[in-house]
Parts: sequence; structure tokens; C-alpha cells
Amino acid sequence: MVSPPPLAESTTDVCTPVRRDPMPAAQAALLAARLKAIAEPTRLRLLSLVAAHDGQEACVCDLTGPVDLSQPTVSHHLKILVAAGLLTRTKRGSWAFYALVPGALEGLADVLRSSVAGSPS
Amino acid sequence: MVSPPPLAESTTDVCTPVRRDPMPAAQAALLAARLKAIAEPTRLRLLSLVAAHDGQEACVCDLTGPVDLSQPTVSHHLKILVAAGLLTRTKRGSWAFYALVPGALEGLADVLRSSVAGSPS
DNA sequence: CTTTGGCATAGATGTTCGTCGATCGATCGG
DNA sequence: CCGATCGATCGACGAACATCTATGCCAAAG
Repeated sequence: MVSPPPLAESTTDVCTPVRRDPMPAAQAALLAARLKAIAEPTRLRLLSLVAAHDGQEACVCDLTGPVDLSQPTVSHHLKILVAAGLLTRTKRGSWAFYALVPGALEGLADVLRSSVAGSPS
Repeated sequence: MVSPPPLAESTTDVCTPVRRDPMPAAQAALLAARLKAIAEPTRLRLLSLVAAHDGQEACVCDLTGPVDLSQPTVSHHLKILVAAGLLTRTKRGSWAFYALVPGALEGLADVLRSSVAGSPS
């Protein structure tokens, strides 16, 4: 590997010098896992549907119709959203009510803003 | 698939009344596609690596080493990040330099904050 | 013009993911 | 208890994805 003419300065074989430490692999894996939970059209719609309900909670029977998917599929997505810390599950009677975790999505957005540009050691 | 209260078909009450219109399927698909671009550990590290370089740009030879992947794989991920509007590609001589699109990641974070709870308009 | 080096593309492969139908535990009404 | 309903789990299937090796393209060097 040869350095490009105007920009190379380092003693290593790097083309451009490095100013900060990049994101560690472990942190990248963790953030990516959280982002994967919302990087899916159905799950975004489910979050929006829950938020659109009074009290910001809804049972599964409220959601299967609007997203036009089978009940097992909806339960599967809801489980992923709960595991990601974006929804909570509360069983009342025969129904399972899902509610938004306040600030969870905003927190994820904030981490996204700061993780790439701002993590110097 | 029956609801405890009388089954409704429209946006009126089912289990819980609806207060807002949920996210449209088209918007959910578009947002999910953008999120998928960053919901991957290697791509997050690549974004961070580019941000860590002087001038916030780097060529492929700068990135293959740190992420410990083959050069075609790195090119593949960079292409996805360019398609998502997060990186720009500029060829100078034999080298292809990738740079962050200013504000792209922040804009995505803002959309994420407002899309679920905010009004769809 | 030939060679060399950086990078993109193509094809192949193993894994992950989204979806469904079938089933099962749990709960409520008679 | 009995039958019905809500919702979670299981097993399967097809699509999408991340990765590799091999190859092609283009610019610079000799």
C-alpha cells in the first residue's frame, strides 16, 4: 500500500492519519443490536401504533389488524421490541398490554448522535 | 381474532381507543431502510473510523485493517453507507476517499425521535 | 506499452431473519 | 368442570444478508 501524495504523513502505511480512537467492536455490536430492533418496517409501525393508542398501550388484538400480519408474527415482533427495552409487557386478564418505555427511543437516538463522532478516549 | 369490546374495523376503539394516525407503511419502509444501513456493527465502526480520520475522510486501504475484513467486504459496506446518504465517495487518483455527510446521522436520529410519537402530517 | 496497485464487481456460500400454520398454556364465562 | 378466546412458542420455509475468493477496471509508474 502506497500513501497518496498530498495527505500522507504517518509513519505507518495508513493513507490518512487518525485523530480519535474509533468505536470499539463491542460497543458497535451492542449499538447495532439495538438498532436492528427498530430497523424493520413492521416494528416501526408497531411502535407507532402503540404510541397512537390512549395511554400509549395496546393489546395484541389491536395490532394484528392494522399491520395485516398473523398473530404469531406480531407477537414475535413485540417480543423483540420488549427485549430491546422499547416496550413493556403487562398482562391484565387474558390480554397482554404493550406500552412504550418513556424515553427509550429518544435515548437510542441520542446514543446514535454521539457514538460515531464523539468517543475519544 | 376477536376483541373483547365489539370488533371495530376502522380507526375507532378496539381494545384501546386510538388517538393519532399511525406511521404509514411507506414511511416505515423508508425509515427502516435507512436504519438498516447503520444497524450493523461493521458499518458503525466504518462510520466511526471515517469520522476519526483527519478531514473526516478515508480511503478503503485505511479501513480494511482496523475492521479486519477483506477489501471487497469493506467496499460492500461502504457502498451501502453511500446509498443511505451517510457517506460520500470521491475518487482522487487511484484512491477512493469516503467522507461523512455532515448532519446525515443527526438528521436520521431526529427523524427517529419524531416519527413514532410525532404527528405524521 | 507494460506493469503495478487500489478498488469495484461478480458469483458462491453459510447464516440470519421475517413469516406462516399448528399447537399449547392461561384465563374467563357459563 | 367445559368450551372459547387471547397470546406465546415451535418447526418450517423462503428471502435477505454478510462474507469470502476470483476477476475486471482504471489510474499512475516505469
